[in-house]
Amino acid sequence: MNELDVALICKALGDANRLEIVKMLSDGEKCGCRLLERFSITQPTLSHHMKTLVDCGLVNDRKQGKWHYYSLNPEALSFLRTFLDELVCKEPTEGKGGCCQ
Amino acid sequence: MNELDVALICKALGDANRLEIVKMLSDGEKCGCRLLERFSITQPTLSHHMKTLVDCGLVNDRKQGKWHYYSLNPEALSFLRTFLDELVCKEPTEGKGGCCQ
DNA sequence: CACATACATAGATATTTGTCAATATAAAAG
DNA sequence: CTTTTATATTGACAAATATCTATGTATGTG
Repeated sequence: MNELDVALICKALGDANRLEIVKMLSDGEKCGCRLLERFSITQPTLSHHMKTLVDCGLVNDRKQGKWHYYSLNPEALSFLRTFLDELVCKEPTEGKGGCCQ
Repeated sequence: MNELDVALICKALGDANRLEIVKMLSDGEKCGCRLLERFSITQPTLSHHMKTLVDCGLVNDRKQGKWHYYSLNPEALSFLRTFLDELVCKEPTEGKGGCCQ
């Protein structure tokens, strides 16, 4: 896995289908064919989305036989969570008197 | 503010410039002109990005005089954080024997 | 009022993205 | 070896997106 990147991960989560895939994976590891059943997209489209999710590090891909088992990568989730935690507004500067005071 | 939507928020965070804007706002409320100084984009482009960030609920917009003061919306951040927490893999089903067992 | 500053809107454009159909690859089954 | 199943790749295309220039609007200033 490459280095985790907040923007890439968020971009991956910014698609309704991929978000749904991630939700399904939160219930446990699943293979592609099973994921495909739940969507009204074609197999190549799912394959494309899975590549996006794997490439950004959000999803792990375990190959066994002819199946690919996908699962969430906890490291990526905690990485994103840490980023959010760091976003807490430390000291809001109430700019009441002028520009950016 | 409309209802918070994970995909919309993530899509907003999935752009390098907007992510940088959000990081800047984590340091406290700032006006548009100040944000603009830090980027090599034009003012209309910044305006467009701010609209994206405000529309998804991630950023608040407080108008005072001719300035717009932008700040992070803590509710949106905790909303996203809650979503991430719910993604914790509850019971990984090790599918060692076949498809999705 | 005329001008400057901060921001928004409109229109254009190049790039990215989500999607599909067609095809290829890989592995298991018969 | 042939067929089936699971997944990937390729090429095409429409829609969305990021960006710009030009212009409009709103607010404050001289």
